[in-house]
Amino acid sequence: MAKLTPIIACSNCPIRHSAVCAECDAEELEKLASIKTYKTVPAGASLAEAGERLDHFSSIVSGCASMSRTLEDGRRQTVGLLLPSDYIGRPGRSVAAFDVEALSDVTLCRFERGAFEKLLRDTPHVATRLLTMTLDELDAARDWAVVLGRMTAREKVAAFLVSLVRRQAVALPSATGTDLHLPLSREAIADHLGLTIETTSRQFTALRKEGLIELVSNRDIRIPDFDALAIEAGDDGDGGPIV
Amino acid sequence: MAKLTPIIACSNCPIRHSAVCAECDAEELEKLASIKTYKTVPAGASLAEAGERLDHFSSIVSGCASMSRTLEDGRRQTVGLLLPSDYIGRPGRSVAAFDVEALSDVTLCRFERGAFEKLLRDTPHVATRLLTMTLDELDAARDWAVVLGRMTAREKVAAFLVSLVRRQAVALPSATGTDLHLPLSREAIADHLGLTIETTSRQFTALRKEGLIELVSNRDIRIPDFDALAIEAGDDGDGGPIV
DNA sequence: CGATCCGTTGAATTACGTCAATAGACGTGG
DNA sequence: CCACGTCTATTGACGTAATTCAACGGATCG
Repeated sequence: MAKLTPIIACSNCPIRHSAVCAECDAEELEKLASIKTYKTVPAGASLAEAGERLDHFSSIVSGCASMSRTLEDGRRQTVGLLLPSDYIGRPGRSVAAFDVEALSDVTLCRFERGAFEKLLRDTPHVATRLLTMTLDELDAARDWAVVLGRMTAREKVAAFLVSLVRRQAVALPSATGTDLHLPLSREAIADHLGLTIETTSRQFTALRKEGLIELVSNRDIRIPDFDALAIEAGDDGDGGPIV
Repeated sequence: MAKLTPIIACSNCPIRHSAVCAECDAEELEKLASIKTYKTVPAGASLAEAGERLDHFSSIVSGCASMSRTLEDGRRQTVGLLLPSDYIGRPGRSVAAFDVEALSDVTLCRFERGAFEKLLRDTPHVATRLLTMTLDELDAARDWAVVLGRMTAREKVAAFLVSLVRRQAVALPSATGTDLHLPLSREAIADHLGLTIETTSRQFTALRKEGLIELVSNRDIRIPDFDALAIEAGDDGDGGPIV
């Protein structure tokens, strides 16, 4: 669920230490605070459209969004799953390259593009943090290319679940295994994996029948043995993704 | 062919205005020049290995390299094609995330990692240029995810050829069409497209039989009508990749 | 209670992969 | 100069994983 209590001070902010502001000192944070605005949008809302103007640089404070492209004939590919601390928009460009859609209620911390570009010039810690985050995103995008290009449907689904657990602090390892909430519909998962919804569903069923996952509800799964699932994802602990 | 004449001054450098140094003024360039070293490696040489130390940040001055990952069972996916001005390595990390292999003779302009990190701190124009390049790479990687995830074998091959023409200044539009030299073997192309070598070959043959490409030699093709090929790549001029 | 949305399951189809043979390009050596 | 081996690319026959088409089931909501 999205936080409904307004966030006023950066010091309270859930992404204070992981977003683009992570390296800022108190003084720099004040500069950011003076130009930031918050915006909360409901699930399903569009946060950007490929080819359209995008005049803000926004960090996700809470919620989840997908970045995707849709071809003329309707085929869609998600190119990134955006979680808290991830950003939308880029300095130096006023037109979005991809569609961005809120998958849950999303709260954004936004900067007007021109103001953010000035910030980048004047605030070295923002620039260095943005570079680090972008390099990490690039590695992640390349890791995902391996999944899209070379993995089987089964491996894709397993890899998706494993990556979601790794990224989501929300994933709670408990006595009975790891509980994971899926912020995506089956269709959104299929678009992320380059599969059809039917194939995705079949793989969920197959993993369930083999005891690798339990389906608590459509959006909630339990992973009894995380390492076993990671092996299905072709991730045997060494040699795999660094991220 | 790789340039065999040694490059001494940055002012002569073929990537002076497109590499990480592009925004530097004369003074900054001198700082770079004082710590740069050149290295030329033959085709087939390894420039980095996933999981191994990588103590330099290098720009490709001439030649072509591929960045890839190989899974334990031998499946390989290329995640990036590196052309002149592209970089290898990243600040803040001493271990390579991917394999990098020279596809032709390659000349590199290298900086020792620690020295480069200092440069990033002291030379704002290097930092801003690196950020811009990394953001562009990220967009390109996401564009490629659409190709890998949602395109047919035919579209993949067409998209590959189109992207090569767009990136390679070497591609010369002439009276008889556009001439394109392929710096990759069929196998390397297949690894880049997430296909087998056989399927890749069949698509080349199909495009040839339909007159969309001519095979001058295995490594040289002529594209009589570039726009026609771009349509096969699902790129109808609007709505497609921004990059 | 029907309508709608979302996910699952089944059957038929197909695009791509696998296995295998062949052909061309190139170099070496007799 | 031709025989031979190697390497790369092409082509054919066949198998299969994933898609497509279609029906169905379980929620949720008016």
